[in-house]
Amino acid sequence: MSEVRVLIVDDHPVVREGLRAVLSAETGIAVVGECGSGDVAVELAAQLRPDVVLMDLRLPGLDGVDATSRIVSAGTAAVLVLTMYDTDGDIIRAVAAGATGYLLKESSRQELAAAVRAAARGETVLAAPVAAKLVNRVRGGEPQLSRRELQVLQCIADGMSNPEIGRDLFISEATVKSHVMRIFEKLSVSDRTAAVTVALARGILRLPH
Amino acid sequence: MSEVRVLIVDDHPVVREGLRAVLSAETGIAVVGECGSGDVAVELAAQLRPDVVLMDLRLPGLDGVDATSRIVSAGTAAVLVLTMYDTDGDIIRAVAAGATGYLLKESSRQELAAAVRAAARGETVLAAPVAAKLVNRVRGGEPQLSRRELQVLQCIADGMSNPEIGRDLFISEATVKSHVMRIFEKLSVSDRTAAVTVALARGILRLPH
DNA sequence: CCCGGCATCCAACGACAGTTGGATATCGGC
DNA sequence: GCCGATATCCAACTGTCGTTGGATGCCGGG
Repeated sequence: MSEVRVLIVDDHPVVREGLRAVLSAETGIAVVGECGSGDVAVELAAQLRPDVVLMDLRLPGLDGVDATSRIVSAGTAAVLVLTMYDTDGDIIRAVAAGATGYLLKESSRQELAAAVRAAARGETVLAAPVAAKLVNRVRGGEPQLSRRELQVLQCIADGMSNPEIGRDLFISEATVKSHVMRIFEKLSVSDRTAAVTVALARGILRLPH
Repeated sequence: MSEVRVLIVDDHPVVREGLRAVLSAETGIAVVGECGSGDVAVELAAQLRPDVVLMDLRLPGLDGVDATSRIVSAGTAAVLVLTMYDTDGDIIRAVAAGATGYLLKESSRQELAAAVRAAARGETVLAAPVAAKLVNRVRGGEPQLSRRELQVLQCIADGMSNPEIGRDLFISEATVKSHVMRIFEKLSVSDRTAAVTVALARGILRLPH
């Protein structure tokens, strides 16, 4: 059997260098390319036809999740997400986008190499804390927010008042309050400020850069 | 002149590998050791006597800032902080602890090597965004919060109401509101939710784990 | 010394947030 | 079809938030 061809996508040169060093040392794995942005990653994946793309989620330009879904839907390669954060939002979005696995950067050289080989065989690989969060989610441990509720929550995080949110979404202030109420229930909080902090902590929302 | 001896401290194996690869490729720089925790870093610095310690701030066990101040006060080596975050809080604390420089992980290979050499000569090296923030701070571009205001802000982020905060700090609700008002002015916001998000974005507060 | 600047405290008013209790619509399963 | 579950919408009430306008004490420079 031939060796596994890997494309590295991460915006930190040092991390790229590290991944290259770790993987090149493994027999049966070859790093065929690397880049630091999502747009270039999609392009490179199409041209280099790697078996596995090692993808960071936080990227300049095109987001890691978007790049993942494009590469997966093009069917060119399996995408193995490798990121620092084990927040719910990122995990869900990455898996939904079609990622084959989700590793944390705390991973050891051995775990990393094993995960790349597994991904090349089409197997799903999840880091232990990641798997735990997914199970939690599936069992309904943390109810998910509806689309409308997410919009309202985003507005709240942006510091908008209920009347402002109502004008923005073309609904009455009373309706906004109703959504806010349900958001509180689902997040187990009792005011908007706490809602924002737990949403940030769970990765449901992202801080404005 | 002899070569620069470097100790790498970072809890991510992949990042350590990357730094080692980048620095080892440079002439005149030798990586003499690496570790993934603050306690071990202090010990290794004492035994290996490196010229420069490359230090991540987020470490398990002993914090990167604490490790920095110990190593600097022992006079064993210059400490070059290398981290992902350019938040005000971290920068200030690291510089106060005696760090010789502050680099971001977005740095290129060239910047990294240049910074290590400069640190070995005792020069101060700051990444551009970091320098900007420090200048900003010194010029008063971002007014800093008083002790009391920070306490109140922390309570707000924890989702407490003004009456609750008042009971907690043994002051009247009216006084709490007055502090909240000044926090809004200093952060250029007009409600508590926005205050929390910009405080988080600026690194004034940290998210509860 | 006195003064401006700042941190800390307080009270009363108007606007908004959070609560209660609904109405309507859609969707999947018995 | 009918039913429960869920998403979406709305109105009136109560308490809190944010605003205005002030009082006190501390510190460093003119």
